[in-house]
Amino acid sequence: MAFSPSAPSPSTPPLQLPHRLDTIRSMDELKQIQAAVLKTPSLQSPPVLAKILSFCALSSSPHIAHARSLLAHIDNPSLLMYNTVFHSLSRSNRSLVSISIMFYEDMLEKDLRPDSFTFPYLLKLFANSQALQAGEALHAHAIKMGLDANVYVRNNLMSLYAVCGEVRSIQKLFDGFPEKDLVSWTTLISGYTKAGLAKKAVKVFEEMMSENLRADGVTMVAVLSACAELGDLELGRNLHRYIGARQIDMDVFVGNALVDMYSKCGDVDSAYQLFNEMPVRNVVSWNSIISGLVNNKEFKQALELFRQMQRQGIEPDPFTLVGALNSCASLGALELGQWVHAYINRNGIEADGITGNALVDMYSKCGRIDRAKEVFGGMAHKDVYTYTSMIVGLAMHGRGEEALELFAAMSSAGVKPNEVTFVGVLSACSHAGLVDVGLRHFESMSAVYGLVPQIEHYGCVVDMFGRAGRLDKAQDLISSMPMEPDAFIWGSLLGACRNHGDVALGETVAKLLLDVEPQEEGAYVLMSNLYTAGNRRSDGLRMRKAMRANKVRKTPGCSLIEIDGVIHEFRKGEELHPQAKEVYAMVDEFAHRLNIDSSQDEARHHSERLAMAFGLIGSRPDTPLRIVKNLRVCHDCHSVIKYVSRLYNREIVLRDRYRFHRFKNGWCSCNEFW
DNA sequence: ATAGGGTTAG
Repeated sequence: MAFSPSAPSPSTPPLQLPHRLDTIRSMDELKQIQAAVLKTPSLQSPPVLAKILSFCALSSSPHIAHARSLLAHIDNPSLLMYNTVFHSLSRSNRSLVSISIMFYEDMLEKDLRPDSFTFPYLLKLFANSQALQAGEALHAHAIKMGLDANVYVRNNLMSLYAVCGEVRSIQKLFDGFPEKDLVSWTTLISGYTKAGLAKKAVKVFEEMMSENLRADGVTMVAVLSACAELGDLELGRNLHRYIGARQIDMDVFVGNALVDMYSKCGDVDSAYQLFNEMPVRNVVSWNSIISGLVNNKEFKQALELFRQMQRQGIEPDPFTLVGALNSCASLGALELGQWVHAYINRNGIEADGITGNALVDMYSKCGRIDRAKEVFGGMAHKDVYTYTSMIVGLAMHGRGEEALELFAAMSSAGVKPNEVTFVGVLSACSHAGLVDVGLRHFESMSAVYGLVPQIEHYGCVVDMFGRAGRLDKAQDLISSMPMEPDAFIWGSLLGACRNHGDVALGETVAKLLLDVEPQEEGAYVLMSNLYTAGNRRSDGLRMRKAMRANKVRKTPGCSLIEIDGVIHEFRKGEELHPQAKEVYAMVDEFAHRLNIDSSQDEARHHSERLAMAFGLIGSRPDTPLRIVKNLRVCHDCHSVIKYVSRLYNREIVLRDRYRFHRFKNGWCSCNEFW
C-alpha cells in the first residue's frame, strides 16, 4: 500500500491537513505539514499537534529535538495538548519513558500544572515499560500536587506497582485512602496474583465480598486467574456459579478465564465443554483450550483442535504454535511438527524466543537432534530455556560430551544455568558414564552457582553411581541427602542392583521402595527380574504372586508411532487397532525368526513391539521408524529391536521414558548403557 | 481525553 488513490496531492488545501496526518510517511512530508500548521493558528488543535509530536516520538529514529522545537514555536500550548500527546504515546508498546519525561519537563517549564489526566497517561506509559523509578518520581509529584488521592491517579499508580511486582506499595495505596472503587479492588487482586500470591488475592476477593461490593467481569477474570494458579477446583466452581447468579456478562475474557481455570484445576472436560459453548471465541480462547489439553496430557485432542482452528480460518499466534509444538514433542509427531515449522517459515514468524525454544524441544523429542541443533544455531536470542532444552535433548540422545560442551558454551555466553539445566547436565553425565565429571558438576551447583540441589539432582547422581556399579557410593549419597529419599531414588538404586545382580542389597532396597509406594509395580517387577537372573526362579514367581495378591497398580505400556502424519497408538496386549491381526502375526514372526519360545516370552506383546511391527507393515522401507514409549524399554524388547533393525535393514528410533535408542544394523546407540 | 482482565517452554 505504498500509494493510495485517495492520498491527497501536494496541492491539497491546508485546511484538510488533519486528514493527511494519518498517512504521514516521512520526515520531509511531516516538515511540510508542520510549516503549514505553524502559519495557521487555527490548525494548532490538540489532536493535530499530538499527531505530529507522536509521529516524531514514535518514528524508528525519534526526532525529539524537532518535536520540542515545534512545541516551543507554538504560543501558549495548552495542558490539553500535552495530555493528548501523553495519551497517544501511552498507547504505544515502545519504551518512550525518557521521551515523555522530556515532554513532561517542557510542560512544567511552561508553567503548566499536570492534572488528573496527565498522571494516568504517564503512569500507564511507565507501566508499559515497567519503569518503576520514573513511576515513583511521578508518584512523588502527584503527592506534591495533591492529586494522589484522585481515584484515577491512585488506581494507575497501583497498576504500575502491580506490573513492577511491588505488592506492598499497592496495598499501601489501597489502604491509605477511603475512596476505593471496583477498579482499585481488582487491581489489588491482580497485583497479588502477578506477584505469585494467589492465596492472598483470593482473600482480598473474599474481603471485597464481605463488604457487599458487586464484582464485574474484570474482577472475576482477576480472581479466576488466582484460582487457576491455586488449582482450586472447588473455588473455581463457586466463582463460576457466582458469575451465573449475579448475571455477570460472560464476555470472551470471562469465558477464556473460565476455560483456563478449569483446565489448570485439572477438569479439562468442563474446560472443553465451556469452550464449545462460548458464543464468541478469539485466538486466546483457542490457545487456552489447546494449552489446557496439553497440560492435561491430551495431546492428540490438542492437535485436533489445532487443526480445527486452521479449518475455521483462525490465524495461530506464537502461543498457539507453542501449544501445537509441545503436543508434537510429547507424541513424537515429527511430520506435524515439521509442518508447524514450515508454517512458521512461510508466515515470516521468527523462529526465536519461545517459538524457537519450542522448536528445539520438538525436534529433539521427535528424534531429530540434528534439526534441533540447526534451529538452535539459528536463534539470535538464546536464554536459559534455549540452552536447557538443547542440553536435555543432547543428553536424551546419549550425546553426553556434546551436552557438556554446550554447557561450557552457555557459561561463556553469560547465560546462568538453573536447576533444570543441571538435571540435563547430570543426566548427560549419567547416560555417558562420566561419573567423575558428573560429580564435579554436582558439587559446582551449589559452590559456583548458588543453587540448592533438589531430590532430582540427587537422583541423577545415584543413577550415575548405580550405572557405574558403584552401589556403595550410591548408598552413601542417599544417606547423606538432606531430604527423605523418594520412590525415584530407591527405584534407581534397585534398578542398579538388578543390573549388577546384587540380590542382597536389592531385597533391602525393595522393602524401602515398597514403604514409599506400596501400590506400584516397580519394586515387584525389578525384584522378580533380579531373582530370576540370579537363578532364584521360585522367589521370582513369589514376587509375581505377591504382586497379584496385593492388587498392585500397573502403568500400562503404551507406544506411539506416526505414519504419514497419523499417530497410531498401541497398548500392551491390546488388539484394538484395525490392523491388529497383521500386527500380531508380524510380532510372532520376530519371535519365530529369533528362535524365541513364545510361551516363555513375557514381553512378546509389549507395546513397542506392536508399534514396530505396524511400522514395518505400514511405512515406506527407506524411512526410519520412530516410536515413543511411555515406560522404559525392557531388556528383552531391546534385544528384539536390535535384531529386527538388522533383519529388516531399518533404522529404528525409540524414545522411552528416559532417553533415545537409535537401532541400526543390530546395534543400539545406547551401547547397552541405559 | 483517564484506571483493573485471558493464553507461552526446559
